[in-house]
Amino acid sequence: MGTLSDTHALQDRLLMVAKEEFAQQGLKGARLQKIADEAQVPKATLLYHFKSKTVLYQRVLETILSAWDEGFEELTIDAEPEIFFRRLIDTKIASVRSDPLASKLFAQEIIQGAPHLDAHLSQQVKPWFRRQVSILEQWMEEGKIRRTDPTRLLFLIWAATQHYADFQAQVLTLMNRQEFDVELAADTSTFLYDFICHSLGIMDQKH
Amino acid sequence: MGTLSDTHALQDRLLMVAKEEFAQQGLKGARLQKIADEAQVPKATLLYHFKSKTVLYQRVLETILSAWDEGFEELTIDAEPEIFFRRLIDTKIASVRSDPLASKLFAQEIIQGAPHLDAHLSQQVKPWFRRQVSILEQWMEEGKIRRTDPTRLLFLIWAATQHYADFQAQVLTLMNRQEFDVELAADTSTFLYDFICHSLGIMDQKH
DNA sequence: TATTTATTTGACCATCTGATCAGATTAGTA
DNA sequence: TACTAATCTGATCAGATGGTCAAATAAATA
Repeated sequence: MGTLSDTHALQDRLLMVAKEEFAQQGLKGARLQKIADEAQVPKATLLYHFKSKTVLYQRVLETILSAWDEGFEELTIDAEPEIFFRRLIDTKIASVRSDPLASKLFAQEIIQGAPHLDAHLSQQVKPWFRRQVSILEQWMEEGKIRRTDPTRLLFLIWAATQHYADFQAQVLTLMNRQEFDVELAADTSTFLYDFICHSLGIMDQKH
Repeated sequence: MGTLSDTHALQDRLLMVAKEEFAQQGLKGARLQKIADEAQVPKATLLYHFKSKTVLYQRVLETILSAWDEGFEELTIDAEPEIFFRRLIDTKIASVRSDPLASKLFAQEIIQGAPHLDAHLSQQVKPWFRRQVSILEQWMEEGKIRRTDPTRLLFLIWAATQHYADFQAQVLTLMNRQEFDVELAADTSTFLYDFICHSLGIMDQKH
């Protein structure tokens, strides 16, 4: 025990537990002791692997962001609008459902002014966003989808999907549900896809 | 000085300053000292008017919620779909723009599981929500709007508007803007209205 | 004015929390 | 095996923070 690979396994476990605590309590509200307890490790051990609370938080954030970058990178490929929207929405909903804690953590970071991810926003998200916008603009030029503001359209998709993770407590209460299960996710995905297709005048809707 | 009305004026000022601090830092991250400093009052005075940090937080929350209840109550009135959506969206966008801190504070509360507003969610929000749902269902029955899931439709409107307050940092970065000004708000409102009308098959769109 | 009540405030405290460190234990290496 | 480097951990600390309290001041009341 204690080999290099075990060390990484431990750090990964610590990162996972930390993500949970940070997502539920926020950066300032999170307690190192609680993270350590949850991971069944002394607090000093936690601080041996991550120099400080801030470093731990940033590492958690990096892990989340790189996973997202990976998942959304390939969406840029040229396809017809209906394929594109279906993929975008499905990917986003799947991401939100499989890791709602990541969404919550990210949301709190942005709400508080994104002090720890200025760089990522302007260097990763912004270029990706611009690419999607120009694709949409081209489709509008070609008459494939109705003319509208592509920026706000992307915001709408982002917001509508993210909502199910961040506002889970409210959503479940209002829907009289206990959890965000697979069926709920599929229906939500389809609803949003239909809604957008209708609005943009995309007719060929196969589910 | 120090009369009854002045006491209320002071408490109101404290509540405003506290709202700002809570919105930016979260409940746990907020510092009483900072709130007191900002309000130019000793910390002990703050704690004289509000017994504890939790009480202060709950009072701030109550203030926000009662203002919202007031603003959205009258939207139930029967009108044609296009009027209803226009009003709902305008009201929501105006609320989000005039007090983004309130939205941010509320969002963080929900993200963290809404521990302080279970009661409000089920007693105030839920009934309001059900009323809106049944209005939408009736319109679908009458063929005034396209058939779709009314619950998710309301979520979409809520999410798309709320987004501009909560994710202000990200939205402004991606739009190359400095602030969420009146023009931006008006355009956003119109975009969302048009988008929904197109999707629901509401044709008479006057701006 | 005399007296009671409400408000203000500096000093203080108990507790919590992130962080440090030295010593022990284990793993890797010559 | 002998030695070095990495990992682990209990004990401990310094600073911050929510909250208390008693004394002072101002306001209301009789």
